[in-house]
Amino acid sequence: MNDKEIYKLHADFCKFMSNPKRIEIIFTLADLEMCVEEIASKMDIRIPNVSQHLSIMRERGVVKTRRQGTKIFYKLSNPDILKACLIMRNVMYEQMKENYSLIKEAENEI
Amino acid sequence: MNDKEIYKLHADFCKFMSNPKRIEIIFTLADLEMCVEEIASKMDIRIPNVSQHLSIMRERGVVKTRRQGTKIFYKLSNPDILKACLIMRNVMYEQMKENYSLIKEAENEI
DNA sequence: TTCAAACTTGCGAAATATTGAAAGTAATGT
DNA sequence: ACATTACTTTCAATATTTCGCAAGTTTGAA
Repeated sequence: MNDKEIYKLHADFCKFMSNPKRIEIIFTLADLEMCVEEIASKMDIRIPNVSQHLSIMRERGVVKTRRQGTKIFYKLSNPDILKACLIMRNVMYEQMKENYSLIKEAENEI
Repeated sequence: MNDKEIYKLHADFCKFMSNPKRIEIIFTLADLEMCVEEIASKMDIRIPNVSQHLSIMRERGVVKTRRQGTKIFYKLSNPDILKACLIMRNVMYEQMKENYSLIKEAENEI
């Protein structure tokens, strides 16, 4: 596997993590198991839309399902994905802080 | 700031990190300062294209510039962004390993 | 002032992602 | 068997991203 392929895989992984609804699903399922209707209602979006995102997440192996009657319960297949989200969120906060101080610096240079 | 807004910010940040060329630029600039032409030639892509990506990264405050004559040198404004990339890459590897073992499990259940 | 070098920007085309509505499927109850 | 509930899938419209080319800008040198 060459460098470019790794950058591509890396980018695809980030791309998967770069949708606000999928991120919300990850935080919503943090330590619970929920059925599709519950997730949709909690997030206040249409059921097919949640289902579409869940399907992408299932493909990635990020969520697992369990059928019970007509309902299908979803949960995170690995709590590390939530950790990854939290890490990214912190990096974002740090970046925002950093930018804020750069702006302040720039202002003081006037 | 409500939850949805945070998920949106979080997603935008990931979106920014989810382009193979921008990731390659981050790794390329790891501990160096390089001008646009050098980056383009190292990555083997067109100059306007690098410039477009660098411009996005500049907006984000991820890279800093220094002009020297007609050349403009770029460097990471904060080494933490490289750390963030490495963390994400590791999460991706873990995820891939996890998926691999899930597939193996599924195969053994036949 | 005119030219060249090194970047950046504007713009249009092509590829991707996202969503809603409608149709399809699977399990269960009558 | 038929209807209902709970999802999933398909499809088409819309939005967003990415990239190449051409044109524009900035700096320095002749």
